[in-house]
Amino acid sequence: MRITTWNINSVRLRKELALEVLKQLKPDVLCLQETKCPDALFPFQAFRDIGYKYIAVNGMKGYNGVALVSRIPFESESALNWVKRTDSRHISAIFPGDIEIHNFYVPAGGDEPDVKKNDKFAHKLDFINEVKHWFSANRKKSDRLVLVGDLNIAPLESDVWSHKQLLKVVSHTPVEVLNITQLQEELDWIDTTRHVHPEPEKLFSWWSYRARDWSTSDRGRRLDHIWVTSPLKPFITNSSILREARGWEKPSDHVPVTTELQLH
DNA sequence: ATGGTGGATGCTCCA
Repeated sequence: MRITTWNINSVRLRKELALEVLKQLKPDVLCLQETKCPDALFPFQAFRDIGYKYIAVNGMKGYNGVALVSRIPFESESALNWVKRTDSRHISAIFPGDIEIHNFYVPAGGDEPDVKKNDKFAHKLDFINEVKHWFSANRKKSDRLVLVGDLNIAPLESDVWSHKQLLKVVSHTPVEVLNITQLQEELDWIDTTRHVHPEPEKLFSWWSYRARDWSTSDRGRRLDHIWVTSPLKPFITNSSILREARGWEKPSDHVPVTTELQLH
């Protein structure tokens, strides 16, 4: 089973690029974030036409939005709300083999990493805390779970271009790293990308639009993740980041991240 | 210290 996660930054604007991602990477399931598209306007047919017939969406007007685009059927589709908001940041479903995939778009958190001055930062930390408690109360380590998405946190030193220079930059502050690590430890999640490409190799999945030359300066961060619970760990055979997608015409600022589980 | 770009929306918010 091949799973790809991608923050597409508008599924309508980048529909053709999404089709290109599917043709190149051939995932069984593509998990999208920031679709920025109300459900009624989602480009279902374009995906169905190339064999991705099973689609679940949780979108809204203007912001956020997540989707599951699948070649294989799934059941028990669910979209949960967090921190008392209805803002299209989660969708999940159960796939053959009793594998439950959860697709998240974690709040970015604004610019100021101080919960007293910045409500968005408080919301980000509260969101992750609530997700942690939800998994703790509703799932167990022995379940076959996959958690993917734009987590908007680069947890490791080699997940950012400069650990030192990003310590006070939202996405890499110690309090966020602690928060996401606690979520990870709750069910002993395995970071599949790092399982295949351990530290200290630098890995990035996002480069700012504001750089003069994103590739030369290479000031990236690894914000997009694919985690699995331990029953799935023996099946991890490959993981990759499609860096070249950042250089495409009209790119997203994120690139697709893929993990392959050889389930026989 | 600052501003840089891009998307959706509609005279601005969010990343």
